[in-house]
Amino acid sequence: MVVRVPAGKSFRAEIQAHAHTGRVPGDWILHVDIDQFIAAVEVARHPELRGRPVIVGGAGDPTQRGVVATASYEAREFGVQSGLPLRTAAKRCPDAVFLPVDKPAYEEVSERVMATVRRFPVVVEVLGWDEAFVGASTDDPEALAAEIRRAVAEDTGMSCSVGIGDNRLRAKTATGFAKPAGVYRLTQDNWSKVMDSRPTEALQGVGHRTRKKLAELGIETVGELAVADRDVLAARFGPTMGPWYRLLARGVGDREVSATPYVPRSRSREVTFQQNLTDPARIAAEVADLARRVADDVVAEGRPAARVAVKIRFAPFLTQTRSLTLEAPTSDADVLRAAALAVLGRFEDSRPVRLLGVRAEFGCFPPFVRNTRKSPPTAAG
DNA sequence: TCTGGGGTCCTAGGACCC
DNA sequence: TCTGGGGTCCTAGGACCC
Repeated sequence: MVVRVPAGKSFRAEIQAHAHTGRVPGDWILHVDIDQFIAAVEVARHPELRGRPVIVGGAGDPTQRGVVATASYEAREFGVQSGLPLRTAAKRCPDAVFLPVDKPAYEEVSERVMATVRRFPVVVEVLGWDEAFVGASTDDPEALAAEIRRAVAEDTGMSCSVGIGDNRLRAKTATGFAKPAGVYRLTQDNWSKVMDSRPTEALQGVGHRTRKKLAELGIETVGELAVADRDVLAARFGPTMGPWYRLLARGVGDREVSATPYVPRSRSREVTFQQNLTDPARIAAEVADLARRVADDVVAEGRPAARVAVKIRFAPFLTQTRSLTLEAPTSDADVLRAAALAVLGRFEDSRPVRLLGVRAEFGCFPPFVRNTRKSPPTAAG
């Protein structure tokens, strides 16, 4: 296998020169995703749990409010998946082992995995605890994927799957077909054959709300979306999102992979209470506390916040947000707390409160800072 | 099914200004 | 006086992702 080192820290495939194929021969994007990451970390440090249904989420107590963060494949057999309420998970899989979320443990393993991937002559863009895009120049992407899988397993004990694509969307979509513990390649050549008959929700960026709206237009499958009327889509979803969905269905996506450190747009803290709150003084105290924690995060970020928002989820599940732009950006905890309390005062509802949240948004960004983490629908049509 | 926590981006209406 | 059009900022909400 030959892997050529891409120049610089950013891997940018030049589409212009190869408009017909959409990619440069030898340039590939890999999407590396750790299998059932959180559950895998827990099993690694509790080997006696291997082979048992393991469900990690919330405080690890299925009688409390909370949802599943990750379920092991054994638990998934019972219909337990991420996002499912813990109570429901316990009903579906009463024999499961429930564990609390242990962020520091996952961060530690994640960093070791990413360090292993970075040892290859590639550009690595980390997307979260358990996934990364890899930009590489190689004539044998399957061999590179196999070597990455082997190295990660050897160094960390984690199993991962690798999607290979000619852009980010196809690489990431391919990972779904690679799981578990496999490799899959998705390019312009096989995209239609693989995707056209699938429901629109199979596309990254189309959730169940958008699937329903598309279905109302008579569009059920990826193939139908790919040839849907651009004007109809624009009228229903707006001038940006409408045409973008059509491009998604055709497998069009960004090809840039950047190792530039991610620059956050905002920092937030929120908490769901086990019992709904009704006492205004208690609610204010909780908002003040969240604001203090957010202020700590803002200080750690080293950039002032320009905007403060408060989120309230009223019982049973009605969410509202209020926000304000500060007179001047600041990292001052007292100013941020006062702003959060002022925003809190603008809510008029007096229903019981199930969740409170405070968010600080950073202001402008230097022109050279561009997050590629989530590709915005800017691709020209 | 009775729905966490931490993020991102898009849309749309109104304010405000020229 | 009964009423244009464009640009930008602010705000609230929607949708999606891990």
